[in-house]
Amino acid sequence: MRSYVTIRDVAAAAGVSYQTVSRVINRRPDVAEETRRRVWQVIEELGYQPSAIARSLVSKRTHTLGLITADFSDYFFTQVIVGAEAEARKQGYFFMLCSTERNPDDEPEYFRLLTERQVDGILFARPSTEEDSRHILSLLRAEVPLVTTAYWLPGEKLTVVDVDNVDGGRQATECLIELGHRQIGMITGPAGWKSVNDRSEGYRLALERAGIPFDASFIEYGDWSYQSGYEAMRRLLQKAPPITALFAQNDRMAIGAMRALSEAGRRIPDDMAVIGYDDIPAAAYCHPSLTTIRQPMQQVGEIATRLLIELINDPATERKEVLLKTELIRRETCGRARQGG
Amino acid sequence: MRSYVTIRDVAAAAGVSYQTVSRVINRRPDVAEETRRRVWQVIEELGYQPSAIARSLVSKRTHTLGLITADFSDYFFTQVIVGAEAEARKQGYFFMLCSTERNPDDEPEYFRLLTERQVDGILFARPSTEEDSRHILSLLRAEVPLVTTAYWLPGEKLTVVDVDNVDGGRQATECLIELGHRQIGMITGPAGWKSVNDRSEGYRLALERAGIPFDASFIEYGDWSYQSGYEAMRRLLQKAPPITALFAQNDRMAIGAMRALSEAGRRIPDDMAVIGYDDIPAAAYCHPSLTTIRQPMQQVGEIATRLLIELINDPATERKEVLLKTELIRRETCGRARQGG
DNA sequence: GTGAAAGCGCTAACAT
DNA sequence: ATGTTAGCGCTTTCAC
Repeated sequence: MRSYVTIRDVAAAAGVSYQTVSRVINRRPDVAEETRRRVWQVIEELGYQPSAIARSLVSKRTHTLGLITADFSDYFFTQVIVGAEAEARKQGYFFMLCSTERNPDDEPEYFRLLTERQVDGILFARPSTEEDSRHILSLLRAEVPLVTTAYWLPGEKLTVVDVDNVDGGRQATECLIELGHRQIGMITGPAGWKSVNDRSEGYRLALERAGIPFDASFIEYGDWSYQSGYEAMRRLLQKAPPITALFAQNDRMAIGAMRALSEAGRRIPDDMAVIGYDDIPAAAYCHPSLTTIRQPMQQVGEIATRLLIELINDPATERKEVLLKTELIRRETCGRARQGG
Repeated sequence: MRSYVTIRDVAAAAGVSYQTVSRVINRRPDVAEETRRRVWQVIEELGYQPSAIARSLVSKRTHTLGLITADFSDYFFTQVIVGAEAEARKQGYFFMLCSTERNPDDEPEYFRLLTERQVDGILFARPSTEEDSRHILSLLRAEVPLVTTAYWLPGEKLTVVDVDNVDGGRQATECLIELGHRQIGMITGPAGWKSVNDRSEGYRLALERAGIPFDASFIEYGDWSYQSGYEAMRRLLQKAPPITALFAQNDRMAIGAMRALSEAGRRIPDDMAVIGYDDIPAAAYCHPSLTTIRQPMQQVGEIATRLLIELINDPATERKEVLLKTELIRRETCGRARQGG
């Protein structure tokens, strides 16, 4: 046990009542200059630190936020956390870390533990799939201030910050179309994810605009991992008619796919143009370097945290949805335009 | 504001004193079965949640730990955090996240904020450099239970969990030596890091054992980034005598170096064998796949957290240093053995 | 087995 | 300008 010194010890040593010490540390104006000086000096000497716990008990504010995250190996969410943490710090908040990496069914239990700890709000920084809404509904009912990133709940009005994945998917696909490709394969993420649906929707939109017929056989599924991109590409390679370009819905799968291509003796970008999604650091340094769609991930975390604190300060704030734009990063896997298609 | 229902409300509704409710929720044995049943039922009905804050005020325990981390983009520390979080959860603890990514000088301020919040202990999950010890010393003096991962403080006795980097460096270098190489280049991390010193020491040891003279011109520095590995390799390529193998002290620099090699028209592993360090997920999927030294990072976080909680429960526990072993992962960048050297 | 009393460290009226 | 009185929600003696 440490920090034995309390507000009363300071008061005694300074020869004032402990309420006066409270006034001093809370920077109230109604304290004599001389007293204030003496109290601060005693605080220094004794190394007094106010107890945030005792404060919270009376103020009903902990200045602590819960951070629910599922996937620490995912670059997107790691970066969201970095941005969120920075913004929280700026505003005097801390995050309590809750990773549900192992088992999403733990979530209700985490919610309970977090609300018991009186967190002022919760940031839900994990992707939504189709079947997991039931967990979060209990939080909504408990009226805990809540903001999500990349997490959507059909039919519920909640504040969510995300990236415009429809537009991102469109950008990626149009980049390939502009290079002259018409047989464009796609490796998607797992079924049920909103980001997957959106990116796929963008793909479809781009094809439609270019008057290219949609061919379901050009599409394979992965689970975001390198390995799954590798395997999906091998399946795509066996199909006819052959594709000449690939849109992988994240960079890891794109890089896995490139490995399959290189093993199959296909040259990139000459035999196959490739575009990924995320702009992970490795994208610029794989060989050839990967063209991709960059997402402003830290900004997602930052804005989400800002909105969460807004919501805490005024629970009546209108729920809103913020969509950030993506950016096309051109690198070697999309070479110069081809003649014909 | 939520959770209006307190222990007194439960007591009133159950027709008992609030102390009895306290006994029930703390699972004390001295409550009549009938009372216990009734109280639990009321708790359910009212949706009562005990306030961890109020509890902490009297128990002097928050079951909360501080987590100081510097670099979220570093795979090593990300994985340490995953392991640490899992172990904390298992033992009923939460981590408060503190990233000092932007500015290490913020650390003293974080320490203050964390101790004000009465964290039970602090896990210092960031690498040590040579000049930053002053920050942590104040914590040691304050007798806050403290465990570090990969953070060493010369002359101070503290509990630290780390990887045996001397042995890892030796393993990496010996792998290259066994393939017949004698001109072995090295790209190290930034000067002043203990892990860099240790891996370099392992390199020297391996050369010495094999009777290969040490040549300082074979060594270049990087800052762990892809880009720095790329640039360091370009510098190495201009030197004479030429090296035939490379040990990069992390995978990102190794992959950056591979890019420089491929631009220079060198084939891997035929013209240059390459070995990295970390076994990041990309290592298996870059082309050619990267031989590397795997570190049990999650285990580092897990053990560190376990030791921290031990220290909290018994502050008199002997400080100890735990060193985990690395593992050589053979892949394509170290091809078959060469004839001669 | 259960209730009463005290107190954890602090803030916030209310006095003076 | 400063001290007094309550009370935040809980745990912990100590009676009964």
